[in-house]
Amino acid sequence: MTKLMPLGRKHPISKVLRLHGTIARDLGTAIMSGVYQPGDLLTGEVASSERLAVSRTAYREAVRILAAKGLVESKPKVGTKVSSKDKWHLLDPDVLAWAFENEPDLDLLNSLFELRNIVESAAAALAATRRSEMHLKTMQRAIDGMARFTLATEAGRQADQDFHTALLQATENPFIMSLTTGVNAAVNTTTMFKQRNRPLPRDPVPDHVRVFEAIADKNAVGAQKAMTELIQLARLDTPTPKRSAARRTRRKT
Amino acid sequence: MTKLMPLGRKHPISKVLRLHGTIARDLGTAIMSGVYQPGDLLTGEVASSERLAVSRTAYREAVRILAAKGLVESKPKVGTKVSSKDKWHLLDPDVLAWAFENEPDLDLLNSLFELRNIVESAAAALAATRRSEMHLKTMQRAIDGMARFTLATEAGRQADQDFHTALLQATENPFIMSLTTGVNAAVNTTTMFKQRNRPLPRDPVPDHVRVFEAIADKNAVGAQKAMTELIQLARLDTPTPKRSAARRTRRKT
DNA sequence: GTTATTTAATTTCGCAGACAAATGCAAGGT
DNA sequence: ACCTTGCATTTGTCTGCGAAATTAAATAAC
Repeated sequence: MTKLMPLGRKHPISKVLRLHGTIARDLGTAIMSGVYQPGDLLTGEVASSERLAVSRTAYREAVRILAAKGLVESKPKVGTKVSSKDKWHLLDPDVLAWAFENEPDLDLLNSLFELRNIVESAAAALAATRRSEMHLKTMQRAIDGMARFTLATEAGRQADQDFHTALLQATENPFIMSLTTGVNAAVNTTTMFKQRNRPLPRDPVPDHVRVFEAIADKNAVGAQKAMTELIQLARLDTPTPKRSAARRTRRKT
Repeated sequence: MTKLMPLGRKHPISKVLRLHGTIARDLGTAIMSGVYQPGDLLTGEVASSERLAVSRTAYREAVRILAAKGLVESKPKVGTKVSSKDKWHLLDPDVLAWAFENEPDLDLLNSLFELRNIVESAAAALAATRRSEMHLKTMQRAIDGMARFTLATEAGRQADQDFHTALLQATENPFIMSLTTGVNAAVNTTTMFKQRNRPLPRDPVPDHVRVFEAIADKNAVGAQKAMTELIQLARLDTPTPKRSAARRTRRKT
């Protein structure tokens, strides 16, 4: 094990997309960024496919993808229209990525942080009651890795992610795992892009240790509290919240 | 307004599905119920479409839907294989429905209750700090409706749903709204089916009133506590938990 | 005049067949 | 032992056609 790891990415930034995939991504980002508004009617299949210079087949498969994520609805004779926002599968990984691809809405990003805070701190509490020795070992190893490499390196960030993954697995709740991994992926990529060359926050290792020790002690409330503080720490290096009155615009879909 | 409402369903039990939709649903339920296991290779497009007596187009669109929900992955020359469970979008409404369609896994159902408890109680706390007078009015009306009609009637259940919807809207967090509505839809339909002709739980109105009053008082911790109790109440009329040692089977995907 | 029924138009939905592109694998060359 | 090349296989894309569904208008019935 002396050989260095090839630095393989667990979450490829931009996986290879087929034609229908790129069409879906383009339409999806257009919808999430407001180019197409809920209720808007997309042009017909023939017109759209001609405009994009693709076959109707590829275009239709792209629409199937968007419909599967709740973004559009198709009906014969009426066409394909953008669904109302309450039908959108906002927590779908692709929808999240599309929503934060260009100019991430800061209010939306804060809402996502809010949910992550809720779920992951609760996850810490659950982990404190259900963790096995194996989970503890993995988390301990991850903390060691963070301390050795720091978050400035890829290996250090990987160790950070390993810690959170082990914590989630300790909850034994597949829904919490699914939710958190997807949300964290979105949060990580967006903050990655936006905050490059920004002063690193204070050393995150002590906060992780506090979470770890509470979980090891089977101290649920302590783990929850420690996790809340840890997430608050990460939240400091995010753009200024500015959750103001301008929020109340556009209430109806 | 003296005329009776036509009892229109907000959440159609089985919406009209096109051919590709039924194929996706069938394959989806087969995957979620374990007929196809992660890593399994589906038969090729030509073979599958012939076996189902459908065109390759329809089958491919169904596969696109499943891929959009993280259930399968397709690559040329290798085929379409069932993804590992950690890639599944478990919180996708369709995936949830497919997972609980036949014989709902009780452990999985309890995990879902657990997540709902976490998120919705946190939502109550947020609602207590952000609610407007309009939200309070809507919630009050819903409680009145619950008291007048009881949960034995459709109108009463609708009022119950209205209460929770208003509470979610008061959080001003679209992710929490999206998550909770989807989860509740799954929980409601499954418990609906499984618990028919079961003694109704105790009167839910007082619990709702407690949540409401805490939110009206902007008492976040009180609202969270009251909501936790309210959900525990609903959880009583679910099949016996039996979260036992048999849980640790089949750890790896 | 109002209501029910039929007809027509439009759009998605589904089918069939062909070719292109990507990928894994084996054969062969260096 | 490693690299390249060719080949077979599977998904991906294109084209054209026709069916089904749904809306809206036209028509018939009362």
